[in-house]
Amino acid sequence: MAKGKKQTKPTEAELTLLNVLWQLGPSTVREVHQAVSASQKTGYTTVLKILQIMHDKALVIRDESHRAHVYAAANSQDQTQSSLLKDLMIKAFGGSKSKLVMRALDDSTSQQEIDDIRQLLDKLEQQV
Amino acid sequence: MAKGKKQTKPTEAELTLLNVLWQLGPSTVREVHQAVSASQKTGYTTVLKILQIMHDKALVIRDESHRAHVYAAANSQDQTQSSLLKDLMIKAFGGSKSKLVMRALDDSTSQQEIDDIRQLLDKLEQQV
DNA sequence: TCGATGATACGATTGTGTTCGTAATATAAC
DNA sequence: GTTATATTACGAACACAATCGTATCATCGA
Repeated sequence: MAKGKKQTKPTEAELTLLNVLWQLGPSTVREVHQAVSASQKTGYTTVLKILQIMHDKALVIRDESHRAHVYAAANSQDQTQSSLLKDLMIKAFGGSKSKLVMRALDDSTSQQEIDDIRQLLDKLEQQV
Repeated sequence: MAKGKKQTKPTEAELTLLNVLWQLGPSTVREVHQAVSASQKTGYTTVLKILQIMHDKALVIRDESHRAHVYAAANSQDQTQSSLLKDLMIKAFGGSKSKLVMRALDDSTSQQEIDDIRQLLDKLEQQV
């Protein structure tokens, strides 16, 4: 079934760095720090430390063959998003996916979004 | 617009207790503890302490007119679910609601769930 | 080779979440 | 009223997240 990843849930700071890595691809600490600095002030060693912790947790992989280690997300953005959604589904929606989706859609949903989702539902149905 | 609540985000333990309060309605510490004990072993004073902290944070309200204080969720389950979803949407989906919904739906969605969501979409559309 | 530069490693600090033991307090029973 | 009992209040302990200063180490250029 290809679903059995035990991914530890990234913390908030970790998720911020993952977002950078997904966008930039494999990056050095300096690159990550610069990207993060654009939106918030964070020390270089703070970014370094968090990346090291993430490496311990296997949230990122790193290439140590160069002087400046190159970090990359260990899991895809899709996988991580699914994992986080599943976690929230269990803790706040009693495990019900449709309740979660319905709550997400309950207000201020544009016609465009409605159409997009209908289309996705059609596609899902055909896959069965 | 009725949207401007600044709700602090409940922690995991807090969310567990909120789930109990939403299900049981206003309850004493003992009642909450008993409900929680059904699924996990937790000390009575632990539940008490967390409820007190939640009271400080205004996540619950309490009636102190009786010997045993009666606690109730300060916000509805719907509001809290929306708030948590919005938080995740911002942190993990770049603020895109449709990306979140589509990720939630992308695999292992049952026919029943698909039908339920279609029905909701119909209803949303009629409201326009 | 050696020093300057820039990188990583390490450790300390602070804040918050979670847990629970014990003290203090209020109520009820006798 | 006094004691037993149930409840709240308080504070300590532990774990983890987040931050950063300093120390150490590796590389490159002169």
